[in-house]
Amino acid sequence: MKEGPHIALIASLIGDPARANMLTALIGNRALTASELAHEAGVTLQTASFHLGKLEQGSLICPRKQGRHKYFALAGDEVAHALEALMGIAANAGHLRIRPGPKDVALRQARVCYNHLAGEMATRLFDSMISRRFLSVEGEDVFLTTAGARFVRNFGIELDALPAKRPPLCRQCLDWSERRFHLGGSLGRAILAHIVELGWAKREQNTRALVFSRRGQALWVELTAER
Amino acid sequence: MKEGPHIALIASLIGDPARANMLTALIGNRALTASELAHEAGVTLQTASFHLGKLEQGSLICPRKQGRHKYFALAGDEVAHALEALMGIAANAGHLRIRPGPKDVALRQARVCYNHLAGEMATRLFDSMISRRFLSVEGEDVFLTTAGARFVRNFGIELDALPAKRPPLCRQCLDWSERRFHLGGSLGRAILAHIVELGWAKREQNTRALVFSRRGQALWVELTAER
DNA sequence: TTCATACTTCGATGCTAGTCGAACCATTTG
DNA sequence: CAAATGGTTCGACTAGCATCGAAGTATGAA
Repeated sequence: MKEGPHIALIASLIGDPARANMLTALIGNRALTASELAHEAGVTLQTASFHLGKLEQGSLICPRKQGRHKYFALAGDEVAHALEALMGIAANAGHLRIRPGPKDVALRQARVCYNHLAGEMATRLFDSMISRRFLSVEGEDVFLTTAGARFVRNFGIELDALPAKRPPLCRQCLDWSERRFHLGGSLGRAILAHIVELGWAKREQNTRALVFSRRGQALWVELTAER
Repeated sequence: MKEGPHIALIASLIGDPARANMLTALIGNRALTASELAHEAGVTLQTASFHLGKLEQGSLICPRKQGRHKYFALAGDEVAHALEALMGIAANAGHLRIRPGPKDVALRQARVCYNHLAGEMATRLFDSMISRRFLSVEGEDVFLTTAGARFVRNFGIELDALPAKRPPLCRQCLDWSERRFHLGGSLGRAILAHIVELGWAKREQNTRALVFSRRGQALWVELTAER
């Protein structure tokens, strides 16, 4: 490939269908094996291995070896963010203007973005916490207020157990389906884990969609009401 | 190209060096002719025409004819946003960790992001307006407060002359060099135009860098101080 | 009107990148 | 230990894409 701006290299890595499918499969903060990714991409293992090498070379993914299994995960949430931005172009260009089907409705409602909750369910949490002064926004920085800390403790999150250093406790993350923000950071991650632990929602095998149970959704809606 | 997720198509369009150079040239919200873009890309006019057709087909750019001249601009700020997100990957992967030279310092300080100011100068404005309660953030929505309206009027922006409908008056836009937000929307656009009109800064011909004069910078720093 | 300039389209060319079979290495299991 | 499984590397092949010369269309200027 001819010399060009660095974004050309990154974009060309994403621009191959097999690799794009792999990256998409990894958005939900899953670490998948090379074999699983080969299956996601619909290519042979050797082709997948070749592609994974390129993605790793380009710093889009990170490998982790466990015995004979080798797991790959996105290198960071900048990658997830860029993938979502690319999806945003599709959305804005009208390619996704017509809602394709139930599965995409599910993605719009709740899905995993890297390691935290995204979609309508997520943005309503963020909005609710802003309006109830549980979160305070200053520029990019998002802080948990004292009232907010009480709120999440009541929800069942052990704040003291969260990583004290990077990633930040709270972080705004742009939600492409809602065009608004949802909560990232270690708190966002903990909330997603807690929702799953409570059985309010569960993850499906081959998708980023997070499926709330009827009861779980009711409880979540109540929790995130803007009172 | 094999069928793949839509982001593969979009990314593959960006992933060609010639096209990436064109898109980069257009980030500064310039509308450039096909000849100018051919020059930016370092290809012949016929090759450029071919590429521009593909970018237009993919809804990344919009053409506008003026006599025998045909101008192309980015299709919208989602495109600029995605391009900046791709730059963010490069930055995060350490490819730009070592500051290459004065020009990139200039880009970090002040540059044009589509149609509004970005870089350090821009994020300090956003932060300042947040902390001085000139801007109010609720989720993704950013509102100009009464005090904020007074502030920008004092600065010389005719608020009533701004477009009443889309784009929104205020909009948060992620700044890749600063990893924080700067102000987009029609107000952001107006502010950039006003800075240039006042002579505080000027745009260079072949770059997104916005060069503040010494006086302009001092005035800007004072305006955006967080008092 | 003619000439110059901006841009588009077509066809041919060459290079690159993705693909898979084969062979190999690493780890686990029976 | 051998067999099975997960993964890597190499080589050959081919499809596809970017490129430019040539020819054509559209617009502006003299």
